[in-house]
Amino acid sequence: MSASAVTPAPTVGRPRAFDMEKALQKALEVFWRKGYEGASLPDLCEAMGINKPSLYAAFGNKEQLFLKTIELYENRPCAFFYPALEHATSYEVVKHMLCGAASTNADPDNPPGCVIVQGALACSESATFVKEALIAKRRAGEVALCTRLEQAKTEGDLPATSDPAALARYILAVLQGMAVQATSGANCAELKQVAETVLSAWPGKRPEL
Amino acid sequence: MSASAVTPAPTVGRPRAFDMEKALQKALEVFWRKGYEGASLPDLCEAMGINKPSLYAAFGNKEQLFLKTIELYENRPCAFFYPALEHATSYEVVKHMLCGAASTNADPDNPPGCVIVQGALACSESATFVKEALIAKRRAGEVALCTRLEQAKTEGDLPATSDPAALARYILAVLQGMAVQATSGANCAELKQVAETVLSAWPGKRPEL
DNA sequence: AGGAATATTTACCAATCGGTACATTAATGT
DNA sequence: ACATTAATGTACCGATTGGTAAATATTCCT
Repeated sequence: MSASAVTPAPTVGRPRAFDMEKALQKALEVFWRKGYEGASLPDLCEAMGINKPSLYAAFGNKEQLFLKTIELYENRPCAFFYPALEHATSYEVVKHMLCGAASTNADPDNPPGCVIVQGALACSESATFVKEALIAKRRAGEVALCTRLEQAKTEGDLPATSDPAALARYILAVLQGMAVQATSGANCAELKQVAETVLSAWPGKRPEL
Repeated sequence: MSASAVTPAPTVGRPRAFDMEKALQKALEVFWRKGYEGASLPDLCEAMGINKPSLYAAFGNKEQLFLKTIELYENRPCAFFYPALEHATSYEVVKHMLCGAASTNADPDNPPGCVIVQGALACSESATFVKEALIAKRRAGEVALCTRLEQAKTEGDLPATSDPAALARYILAVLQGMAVQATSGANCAELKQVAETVLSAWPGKRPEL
């Protein structure tokens, strides 16, 4: 049922000469830096250390490769997002999201920004499917945070007058704006200042000191 | 000295059969929707109602055409930004920026989002110059707002403990995030909720009622 | 009327795009 | 040993990319 079991590791035939996970990691870096359309197949092949037929045999085509890299992105560099929802208070939830984004978007070991934001923001018609897939990912994050903030409102963590949907949209806007800031050269400390600005005005309860 | 006087309207020879301003407007729409790299020359020519040699004769090349459209964008759809700095209080400055962005980013008569954000966020090396130009535009807006907020701090509008640079970066992040939200389908009312969330926690003085 | 100057149209250019056919290589199963 | 299966490298495909040469059309100036 897991996604990596789609190709059940054949027991016969010439074995694959490269590590699919490592190749996917390299492909992610290229897509992250150049976007879906800006990343050419030669770009990808060079970074992955394979040639086109191997790429197509292993990953299908460019579109499927991209979607696979997004899966990897969500499980690795962007792994902070959904676990952040588990914290006890809305303040802590939002704090972990904002600080996680600051670290990830401006990590010197990775391309700047967020591939889910900049992977296919404005593109030609041929990338419509990928663009919509990324929109769905962003929306899913917003919906998940909204649900968590509704819970916080029910628990009295957030005031009864608060609007969880509006707050979730606001936080997602800040997260996405931080990604843009990172691609413009903002470093981690600068992004953390943005996070702190948001947190200092957060309407939810603060954790006891 | 004005930019439109670079080509001083020749008095001799066959007159241009199209309106450069209208053509630029159409080109802006294409770049806005598809980004710099996603917009092909046939896309642009079809929208502008001219063919390639006319485009090149009138505007130079794709890159120069793009930069011209950005100039138009700053003078028309995005004309709210710099005038917003003139308002009396930081609250009103920020309010006009956020509300102007909400209206412009989600205007049904225009493509969603902001071309300065999504025109060349992640792209191939061949678009590096355009990408850097847009980064410079975004930074210029941030610097201008920062300067205005420093003035507000001096005037006692913002508290002495506030950090104008951090606040400016925060507001720009929200503006850029609103652009991403608009490309994801958010409407004007939803973006105005984001604006209101920011304003309700703004540390500067409120205008007297 | 006849240049001179500029715009438009058509047709084309090399380079690159995503994608693949085919022959070869390297493993397993019998 | 030999057939089977799968991955690799090379060399190619048609379509599209940004950009242009050359011929034609339309204006002003003399």
